Amino acid sequence: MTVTLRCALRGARAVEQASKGDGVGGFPGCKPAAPHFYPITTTCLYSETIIPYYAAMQKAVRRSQASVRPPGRPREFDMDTALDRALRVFRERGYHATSIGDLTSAMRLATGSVYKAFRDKHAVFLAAFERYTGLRQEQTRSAAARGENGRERLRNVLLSYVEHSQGIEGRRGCLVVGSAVELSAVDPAIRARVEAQLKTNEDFIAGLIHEGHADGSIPGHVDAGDTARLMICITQGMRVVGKARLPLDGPRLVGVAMKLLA
Amino acid sequence: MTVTLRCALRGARAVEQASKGDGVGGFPGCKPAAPHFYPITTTCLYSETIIPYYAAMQKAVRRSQASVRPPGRPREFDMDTALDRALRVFRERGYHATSIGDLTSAMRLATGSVYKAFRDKHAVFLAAFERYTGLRQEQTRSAAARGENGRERLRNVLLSYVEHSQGIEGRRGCLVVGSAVELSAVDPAIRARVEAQLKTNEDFIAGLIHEGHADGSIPGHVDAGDTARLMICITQGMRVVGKARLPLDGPRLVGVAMKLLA
DNA sequence: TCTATTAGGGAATGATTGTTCCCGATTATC
DNA sequence: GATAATCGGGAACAATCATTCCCTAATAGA
Repeated sequence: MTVTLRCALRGARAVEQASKGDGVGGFPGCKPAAPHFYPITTTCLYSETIIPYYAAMQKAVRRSQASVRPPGRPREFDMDTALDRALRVFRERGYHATSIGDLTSAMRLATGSVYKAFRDKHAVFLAAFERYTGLRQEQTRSAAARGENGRERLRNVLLSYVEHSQGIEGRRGCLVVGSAVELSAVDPAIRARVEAQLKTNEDFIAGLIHEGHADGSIPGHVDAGDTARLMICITQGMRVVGKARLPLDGPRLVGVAMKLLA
Repeated sequence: MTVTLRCALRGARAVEQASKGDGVGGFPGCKPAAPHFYPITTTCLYSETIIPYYAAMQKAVRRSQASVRPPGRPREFDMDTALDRALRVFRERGYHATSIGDLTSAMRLATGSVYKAFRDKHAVFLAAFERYTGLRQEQTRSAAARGENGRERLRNVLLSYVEHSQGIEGRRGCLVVGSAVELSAVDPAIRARVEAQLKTNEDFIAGLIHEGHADGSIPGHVDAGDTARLMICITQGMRVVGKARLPLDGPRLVGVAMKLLA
């Protein structure tokens, strides 16, 4: 019914706006009332007790592995697979250009099933975003792990970024960049996540520089903070350039970028 | 003989329709139920005979200044002012999130008037894009002009980029970055323009490096091509980071970036 | 003054959108 | 077997979207 819809929308919006300001922890009705319904749009932005959809999902998986299955008919599709498929569409087309129809056909689910698993399109996007950042973080850290010292680890991270910015993967685009550009101006929930992710990445790079300071591979006068921020610009910029399909020569580009550590 | 605006439009459309390829994935906003009206997205990528709407406009203005006025009621609004207003909305919200209603209220025009002046929403965007790149190019070149040698000119360009990536202007965003991220994957016309603009910027930076080579302010071993491409990544990345509202310290950031010229 | 032509403006239109509703299916528990 | 609870799937819904239509106004030329 129309009234119901309007009320639900107004409610969600109100909660979101409220949490933007005061930062109330915990969100209503997430765990106890509806264990399979994850209203992450109402997640408190600055609370440290954010339980993103995906984390809640894993928790549910753990519970089911402990032979305590939630009541009702079990979910037939694999959530991660579905999110990966949603991810692909969102990365290629962005949020607004992706319709529910695009989403359902990509996820191979019916409309009703999507709305049973997620509150709305925004929640699907948020869940996809969490999954994306999780996967990317894993990839970046494993690239860093293949390095003898701070400098080499940083070089590997930059090379990994160039590779992901190129070819099919590059054309598909980065969801963080896409969200920053398309949504951060109008969507506080997205903006907070983008900001957090950029800060995480920056801290990671700054950490590698500090490691380089310690092991002697990076001169001590190289400012970790400033250099890391510039490198974030470089990596985000590479995703933009890669999306526009300009070729990027990894070794050459990274070779030049490594001058920043001189 | 006088070529009216409408004729110019029809001509442009004919060229675009003729050069329509196999239809590399339709434009998301385009409707299949308006067969007599084709979106601009079918423009041939590499045709050099594309005459964008706005260029035709300027031609018409020039002609009218030569006291040869086109027939019919004259336009009452200033095209550049209207485009500046459209620009602002497109930069803030992106293409898909900007409705015709947003556009008409921003441009202070009625729906019919917008559609009299432009073929469709896509054409408004394209015209706004052309105006944006024109204005930005002007700003960048004037920033470069305030420099004694190649190195100083390049520093000024980078500083100008940081300034534009910050604060309100930064939050508003760059239309080139926005177009690259949101549209270049599905819209060949936009992609071609984004690519061209990035190349233009890159060539400009490479030119400044060459000037530095010549005047001795930049060592000859600094590779102009590779360094310029990395600097394009930096500038585009700054726009992404600025859109996400992370603070950017111009002098510090540029100070680090100038190491690339060592 | 009449005609041709274009601009301004807003109502009308039809397609598409995100979302809800409903029904049958599947599971656990009683 | 009955009940409760959830899922899968698709039809139905209202809102919104981009676009067209139509009428009036303004200008040039005859």
